[in-house]
Amino acid sequence: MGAELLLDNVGRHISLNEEETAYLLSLIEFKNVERKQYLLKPGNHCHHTYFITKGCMRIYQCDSNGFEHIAMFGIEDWWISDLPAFLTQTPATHYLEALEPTEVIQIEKSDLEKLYLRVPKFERYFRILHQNAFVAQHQRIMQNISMTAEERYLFILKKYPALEQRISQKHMAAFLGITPVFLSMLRRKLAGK
Amino acid sequence: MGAELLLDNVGRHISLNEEETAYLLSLIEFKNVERKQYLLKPGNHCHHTYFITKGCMRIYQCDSNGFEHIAMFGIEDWWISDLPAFLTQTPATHYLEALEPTEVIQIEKSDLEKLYLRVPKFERYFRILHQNAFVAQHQRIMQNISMTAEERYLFILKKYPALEQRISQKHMAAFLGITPVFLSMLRRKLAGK
DNA sequence: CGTCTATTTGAATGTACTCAAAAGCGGTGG
DNA sequence: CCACCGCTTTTGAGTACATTCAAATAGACG
Repeated sequence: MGAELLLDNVGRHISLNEEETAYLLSLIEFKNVERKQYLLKPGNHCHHTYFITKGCMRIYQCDSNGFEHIAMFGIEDWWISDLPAFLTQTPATHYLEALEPTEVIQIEKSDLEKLYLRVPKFERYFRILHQNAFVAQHQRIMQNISMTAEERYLFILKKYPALEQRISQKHMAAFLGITPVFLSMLRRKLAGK
Repeated sequence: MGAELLLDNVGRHISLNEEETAYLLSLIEFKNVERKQYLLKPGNHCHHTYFITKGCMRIYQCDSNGFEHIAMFGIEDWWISDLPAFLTQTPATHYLEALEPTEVIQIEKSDLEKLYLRVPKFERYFRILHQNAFVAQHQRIMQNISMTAEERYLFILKKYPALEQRISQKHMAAFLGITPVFLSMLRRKLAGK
């Protein structure tokens, strides 16, 4: 089961006793998502946040011209959700889609609040996770404002070498903030070296 | 004094009793920074994180060509620091500079850890702050990958109308991820409407 | 008043996009 | 097993967005 992966992840930041572990397990649910299925679409109420135990997902938005822009990919051992919608319990603005057959653990907003109250250590756990996410996003912002698309592409290949086998060029382009056509041109140029 | 502003900010997320308040106050220090003075430079050890009670700061990096790229501005009622350096206690990679005569409250890394242990509510406080920061950064990323410079400029003017009076065009450009020359051209174009 | 930095302006160039069409690739059904 | 369909990727030509370099102008500060 995927619960070990979650407990392992939690255990890297806080230590739980048996009762706390049992309580966490009582709040979570397992869910399978098929490729191209959605856990969330814009306008939906966002009840859950998700921890991926297997597979790969993407969270993205569509602009007024119908173009997709990918906020992030999520793979095993990562949390993913439409955080703005989840936190403020307002209608979702993102799509949350499985790119592979995916297994997630979900926890409901109200259960997470209960968890914070009964096991305050989880405040620490998520504080650390959000801190780390902040740092990662910070780096992406600095890259977006200071590097060309080519530099950003080379950087992500270096940082996540496995990602290229897993996602399409179209999605890579939607993550980098360029068109698929331009990414194709970059690759041709880079290949000729 | 600026301590009220900090206590007020904290009070919007958690409630402290007298003893906890006194403990927090025992850990903080007040500091004044003159315009164009630095609280941190690349290579420095980053001992503190800062809460601004008056004034305005910027945190930025220089690339290999000497160009500055601004990660964020901080004004009254905001926390600011080189978070990667502060968290991992590795050498700073950012400049932290006052753009106006500025007053900050600083707290040391080890004191913050003590605070987490003695008053775990602060885990919650910073969890919420980092969550909100995550959402704000997320929006900036989505804009960077989906909007033109003109659209981003108009958006920030709308979101922070006061900012334009406070910071130079050069800094605005370094935040948007464009050259000052191009921002000037955009403004001319927008003015002629 | 003079110096230093920020902003503006213009021309040339590079980066990235649009539109259109062709080629490749995977899945599905006959 | 092959033919077809839909979607992704490639290619090319033309255009728009953004930068560079250089020089002029405007503002801020001592």
